Amino acid sequence: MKITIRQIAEKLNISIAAVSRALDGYPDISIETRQRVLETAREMGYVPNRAARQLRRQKTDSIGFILPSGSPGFSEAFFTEFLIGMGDEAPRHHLDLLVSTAGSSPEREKDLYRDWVRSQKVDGFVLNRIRLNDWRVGYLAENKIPFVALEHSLDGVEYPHIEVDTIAGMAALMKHLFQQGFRQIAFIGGPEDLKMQVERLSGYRQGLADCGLSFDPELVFDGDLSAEAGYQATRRLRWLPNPPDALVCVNDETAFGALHALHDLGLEIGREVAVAGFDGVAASAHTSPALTTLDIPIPEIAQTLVRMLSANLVAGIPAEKHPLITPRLLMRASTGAR
Amino acid sequence: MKITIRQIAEKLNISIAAVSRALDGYPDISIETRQRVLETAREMGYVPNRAARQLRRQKTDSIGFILPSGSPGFSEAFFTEFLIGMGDEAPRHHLDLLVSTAGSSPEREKDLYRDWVRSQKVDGFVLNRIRLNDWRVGYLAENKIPFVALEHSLDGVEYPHIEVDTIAGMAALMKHLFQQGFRQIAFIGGPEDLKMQVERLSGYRQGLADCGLSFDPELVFDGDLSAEAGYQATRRLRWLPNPPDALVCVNDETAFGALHALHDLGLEIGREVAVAGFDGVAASAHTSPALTTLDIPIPEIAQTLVRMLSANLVAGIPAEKHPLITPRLLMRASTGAR
DNA sequence: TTGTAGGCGTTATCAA
DNA sequence: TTGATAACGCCTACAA
Repeated sequence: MKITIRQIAEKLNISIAAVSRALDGYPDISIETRQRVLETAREMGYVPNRAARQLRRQKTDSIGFILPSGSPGFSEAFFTEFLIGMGDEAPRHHLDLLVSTAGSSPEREKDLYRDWVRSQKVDGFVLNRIRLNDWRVGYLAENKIPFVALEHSLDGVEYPHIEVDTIAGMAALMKHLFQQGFRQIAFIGGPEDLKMQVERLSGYRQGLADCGLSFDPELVFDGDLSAEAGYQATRRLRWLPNPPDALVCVNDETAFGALHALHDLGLEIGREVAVAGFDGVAASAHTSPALTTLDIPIPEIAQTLVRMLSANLVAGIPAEKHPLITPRLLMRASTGAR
Repeated sequence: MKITIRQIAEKLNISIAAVSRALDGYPDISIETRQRVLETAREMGYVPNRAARQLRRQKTDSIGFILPSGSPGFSEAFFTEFLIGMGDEAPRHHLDLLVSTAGSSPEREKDLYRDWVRSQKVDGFVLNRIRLNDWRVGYLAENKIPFVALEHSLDGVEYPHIEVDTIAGMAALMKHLFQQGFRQIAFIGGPEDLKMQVERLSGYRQGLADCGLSFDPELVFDGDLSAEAGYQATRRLRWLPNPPDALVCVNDETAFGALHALHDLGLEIGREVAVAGFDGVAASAHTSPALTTLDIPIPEIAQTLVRMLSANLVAGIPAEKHPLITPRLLMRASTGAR
């Protein structure tokens, strides 16, 4: 038998309104009644019914995260670390976290967002893998649904977000590769419509220039951020007349695939060919050889995003801060570091 | 402005009751009205309000999964694969999946379950990492909350579950190790109160006996299912006067740590020392050397559990089937298999 | 300080 | 085949 405020009220011979007020900590109630209510509520193991509360308050105390379409899914370490961060932080703000995956279809992604918005399943969203022009931004803004994001799109809409100083990070990485003696540096990227891809590729080009190396379009491959894509691209790159001696990957997952391919090709990683990733997922420390990568604190980023969203939800006005994260270069054996 | 059945009713000049019935596909409504309702509902982008529906129906169409306390968390590949399976299957039954983590404290785990049950947040639960005597089983059974589980506890409560034929699996693995010439076989286990640990350890002992090897308590270490624990245990095992030439690990994660430690010790894995895991997570194929493991289809298991739970929720009576999964031995380089 | 009552959006019961 | 209407459990004017 489920406990409701009505039962507490009956037991105490007071009205349900009084119980409700006592429970919610309103001031217009005698200290004595409040005590009695609080106590019996605890005794009876009362927990407010979520559905009723949501219906009445017209909010859900939940936030949503939908795994973007076109991503390999949760198998990607990036997402699990992102999830850990959100999952840790949400309860601190008394928020539930709803997670779903959009699968491969952009249409299903749209349907999901629309459904969640219209059925009022969540109060706000956390976005990542922002596209250059991202319909999610426009849609949520139009519907006045609060949201925060990792990276900022070019839609001309302002929203709370976290920015990564990709250019600075890439500059450090490219310099490191140059110093290690690598000259023929390739880039294995991701889908072209991703902000991330554009920035990382442009960081790569700028880094080449800084080192006095020229850009060769032949050395740029596209993938889909998966290890499989990294594997395939690497095998193809080896066929070039002048194959690269270093592979800069758009993310760690792609780099994992590259490592795998080089293993299969029997090349000595870190000496004959260097490999570098981006993100600094935990697993990057445990590959063999360990992966050089540009580390960004994924769980902390996710935490901060949830915090920003929560503030937005409570205050009603978006936070003004746009934190800038500078990636940390972790020099490891995959680029011949010590 | 959110669309409700009332607005559809007004637009069509019929009662909200008629709209509701048309939408829910009741038979006592004229085909014509139903058509009109369905059409305008679609036009107006109507999606039923979840909270209202839940409140009225007294169910949530959601199922819950709480990451057991004492687990390393989502960073464990096992859980991400388990989650993928549940996440795939739940929508097929029109169920939402709510996920949370219990952190390290058993108390917080209890609080979470109680809170979710009392606030009627979910209609049922999926459990895994069952303990020998698991309070969750008793609690949920008492409160008549449907649940399903991977593995069966010894609480004397019947519930739908999936069983793993650990003994058969372990027998195959031990035989394989023996055939590869390994004789000093150690076991790195997990928390002693886990059903899994007890079964896998007992499978190990039985396997030893089958091979005519004697059991040596010195060769059994406990961990917490994490890579870190596997790493530590392996380093300690090397200090033994007669160090093991094979490490059977309670799960892949532990084995990953063991591999890492042996790398650091400069030992040739697969020849000098063999390592084997359990679970067959995807990453086990990509370690170097690739990890020999007892593979169980984690995502499919999770899917099946969701399906069983859904059936239970709909029918009201627990399914009677208790599928038995026999692990598949994947012989790979970490045990010298080519 | 307390109680009464209306309503959040749906579904289900009972008449019409 | 339809329409009123009463809940579901909670919150909050407003009245007492």
